[in-house]
Amino acid sequence: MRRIPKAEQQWLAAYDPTAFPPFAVTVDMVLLTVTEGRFSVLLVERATHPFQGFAALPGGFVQPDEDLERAAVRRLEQETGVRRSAAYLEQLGAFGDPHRDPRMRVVSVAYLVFAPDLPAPAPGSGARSVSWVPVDDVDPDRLAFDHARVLAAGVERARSKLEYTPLAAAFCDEELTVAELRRVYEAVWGRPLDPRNFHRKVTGTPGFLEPVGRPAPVGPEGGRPAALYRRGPAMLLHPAMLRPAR
Amino acid sequence: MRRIPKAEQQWLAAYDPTAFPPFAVTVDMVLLTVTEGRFSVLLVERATHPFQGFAALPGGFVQPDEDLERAAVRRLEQETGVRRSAAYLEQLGAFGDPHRDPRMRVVSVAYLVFAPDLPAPAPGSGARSVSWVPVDDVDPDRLAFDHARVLAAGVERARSKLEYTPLAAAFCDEELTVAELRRVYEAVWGRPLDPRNFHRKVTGTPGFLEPVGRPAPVGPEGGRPAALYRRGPAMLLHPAMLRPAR
DNA sequence: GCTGTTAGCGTCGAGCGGACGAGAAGGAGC
DNA sequence: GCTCCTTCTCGTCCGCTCGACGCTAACAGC
Repeated sequence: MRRIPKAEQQWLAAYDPTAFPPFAVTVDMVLLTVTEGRFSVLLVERATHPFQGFAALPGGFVQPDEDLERAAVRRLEQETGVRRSAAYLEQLGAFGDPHRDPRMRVVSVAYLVFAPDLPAPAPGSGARSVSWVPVDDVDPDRLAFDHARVLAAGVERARSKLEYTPLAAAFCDEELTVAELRRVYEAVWGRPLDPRNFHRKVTGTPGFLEPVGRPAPVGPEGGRPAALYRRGPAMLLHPAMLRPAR
Repeated sequence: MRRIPKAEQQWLAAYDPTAFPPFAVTVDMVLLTVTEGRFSVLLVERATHPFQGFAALPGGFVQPDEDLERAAVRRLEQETGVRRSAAYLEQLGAFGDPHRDPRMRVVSVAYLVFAPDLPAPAPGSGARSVSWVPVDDVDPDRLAFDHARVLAAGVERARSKLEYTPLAAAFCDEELTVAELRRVYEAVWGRPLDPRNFHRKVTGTPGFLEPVGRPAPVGPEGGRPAALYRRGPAMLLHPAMLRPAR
C-alpha cells in the first residue's frame, strides 16, 4: 500500500465524500452448467417488484465494504450452495444503462460461473423458485431488467472460452472421462463432435488432462469402460479446440 | 420497453431510492496506439489529490443519466480529441476494490480504446500533462489508484485481440499497407514477424483486407511501393493469427 | 547501367485436423 | 461358451496451414 503524504491526509480529512452522484451497485450471476445433456443457466423467479413474476439471474446489492468478486461468491454460496472451489468464476462485465432498473440508477457487475452438474438448488431469500433452464429454451422477453443481454454475453463468452481454455472440465466432476468432457463440448456448442478425433485432441494437448490410472464404472449403455482423468495444469490450450464451422 | 403494470407503478411511487449503499462510478480509459514503432498508452499526470503528481489513466465520474459507454466516449473526445468513429472501443471490465480510492467507495468501469497514431493531445481539465508512454516503459508503482492492474489487463486483452480479430487495423489510418499492419503486430506483440508469411496470411484471410487498387507513396527508405488496402468486413479472423511462441 | 531497399510470390516440409477403419473391452442374451 | 450390441481407444489417409526461406518485381539514388 502507498504511504499517503501528510498534505493529502489533511486534504482527505476535509473532503466531502457525498459530492458525487450516488449509484447503486449490484452483482448478477450467469451460472451455467450442463445437466441432462443440455447447456443450462440458473434462473430465479422474482417474488417482489420490480419485474415481479419474471425470471431473473441471481444477484444482489454489493455491500459498502465488500469486494465485487467477494459479493458474487457470497451470492453464489447463499443462493445455490455451490462452493467457490468447486466452480470457475470470472467477471463478465458491467451493465449500466441508466434505465435498466426503474427504481434508481444501478450499475450491475455480471459474473460468469461454470458449475458441475448439481441438484436444483433450493429457493433462497427474495425468490419464489430456482431452477436450471436450458439456454435455448429461455425466452428473452420474459427476463427481468437487461438480463437477456447479460445472459447472451455470458453464453457467448462460455462458448468461446471452451475453445482456448481447459475450462470445460469445470462442468464435470473432479474425475472425468473423455466422453463426459466431449458431451460438455457438444452441449455448449450445440453440435456433435467426432469421438475419435476429440479423444486424440484432448489427450494430445499437453496439460489438459492427466490420467488417473483407473477405469470409470461402466455406464448404463454398456460398452468398454473409459479411463478416468483429472484436469491438468494448463490454463490455455495450445493448440486451441476450435469450434467446427456449422 | 416493458409496459409497467399499475401495481408496480404504485409500488415504485412509494419506493425510497436512497435505501441502498451509495457508490461512486467512474470510467477509466486504457487508450492504446502505436507511435514511432512502440506500443503506447495515454497517461495523464494528476494535478490534484489524491495521488497528486502520479501518472493515471484518463477518466472521470459518470453522470447520473449517462450511459457507461457514452461517458467513456465523452471523456475520450474531451481529453484527447479522438473521435469515436476513428477508434475502436470496448469495455474492459469493472474494478471495485473497496480501498482503491481513499476518498470513498468507487467502482470504475474500464474501457479499452485502439486509436491510430495521433499527435500528443493537449492537456485537458484536471491534468497537468497528457502524453503517450510506451507500455514497456511504464513504472507500475508510479501509477495512481489500481491503474497498474487496469493497464495490465488492457494490454493483455489488446495482445490477445490481435490474434483473432482484424482490430490491428484500428491502429492504422483508413488506408494502410501490409507493412504498416505488420509493424503494428510487431509493436504490440514485441516480436519480429516474417514479412513474407505475414503478407500471405493477411491477404489470404477472407474479409481482413480489401485492396484499394492504388499504390502507397514510396517511403523514406525507398523500395518497391506497397499496395494500399482498407479494412474488410470480417469481425473475426478465420483462421486466427496466433502469436509465435517466444 | 549497378546497388540497395522494400514488396510480393513460390516452394518445401512438418504438423494439425477432419473423415473414417478397425480392434479392445465391457454387458446382455442365448 | 458364442453372438451381438455398446462404447472406448488407437491408427491411417489426406488436405490444409504455417514456419523457413529463395527468388523476382519495382522503386530511388548514383
